[in-house]
Amino acid sequence: MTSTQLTRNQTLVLGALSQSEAPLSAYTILDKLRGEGFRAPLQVYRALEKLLEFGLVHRLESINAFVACAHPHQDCCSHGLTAFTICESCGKVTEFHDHVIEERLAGFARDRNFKPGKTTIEIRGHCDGCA
Amino acid sequence: MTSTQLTRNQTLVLGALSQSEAPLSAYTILDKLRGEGFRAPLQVYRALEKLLEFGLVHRLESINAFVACAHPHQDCCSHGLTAFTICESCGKVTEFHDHVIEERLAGFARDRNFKPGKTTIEIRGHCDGCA
DNA sequence: TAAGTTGCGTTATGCTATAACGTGTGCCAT
DNA sequence: ATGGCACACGTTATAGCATAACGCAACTTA
Ligand SMILES: [Zn+2]
Ligand SMILES: [Zn+2]
Ligand SMILES: [Zn+2]
Ligand SMILES: [Zn+2]
Repeated sequence: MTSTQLTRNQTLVLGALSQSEAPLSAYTILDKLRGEGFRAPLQVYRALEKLLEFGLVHRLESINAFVACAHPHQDCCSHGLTAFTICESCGKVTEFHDHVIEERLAGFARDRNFKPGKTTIEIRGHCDGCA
Repeated sequence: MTSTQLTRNQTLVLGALSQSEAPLSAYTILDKLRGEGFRAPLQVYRALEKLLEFGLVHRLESINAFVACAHPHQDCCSHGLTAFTICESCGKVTEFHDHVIEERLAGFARDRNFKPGKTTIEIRGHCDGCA
């Protein structure tokens, strides 16, 4: 695991995500960081781009939002598939890995000569507390 | 299976999607249907909303686009989870069902008292022909 | 020094989606 | 038939998400 030194903007964006209970949209992050001098969406998007690259942040495709990775320093699974549950009431996100699903999807792709890139698995619903 | 009579707008939107090789964004559909009198995004979005409801169309969350269902009249799996491969070169979409994955995800949700709603599984990559 | 790389800031623009309002039509219970 | 309702539709405006294009500054490498 290579520990990368984050820039100021990256640190601020990651901080905003880490402190939040729920996923944040880029524009919400922008608003939270206006006090720190942020003025434009690109400052957020550029930081997010790097943080995603470093594996410190995940993008939730189904809700156009971002979360800090729940276990950024864990090597196991760090390059594998990540799945999420997303509570539509409180925004709580749970991140998990499943090798059975991973292998099942890989097998399907192999069978069709499909070369898989990034895979999205997101379950929207309601968490225990919000049932 | 209840066969619903589609409105003119719904028929046009479904037609545009059915004829297309690749998924279409709402605005692309709009442009394709200007000749038929479409003027505004809402005409497309309202039709899509119903078509999604009828199970005739799927939304691909990871690319903000829509496809006609590959097997709209098939009862098996019609209420279950649908997964997609999406070719990032040619846009080809393949739709499939997998009960093992479905059960695996359901199990995970059960374990955490998470009540699952809509689930997204999308693999972006490159298809056989575009490898 | 010169060239390349990276991050940053700014302005402008484009793409995606919905709010809010009003119209018209068919249906049906009164 | 007439009032009320549900539903599709049309239009305008607005909200929300994301990137293009320019230029500057700092640092690295040759
Ligand atoms: Zn993670
Ligand atoms: Zn919740
Ligand atoms: Zn389908
Ligand atoms: Zn392809």
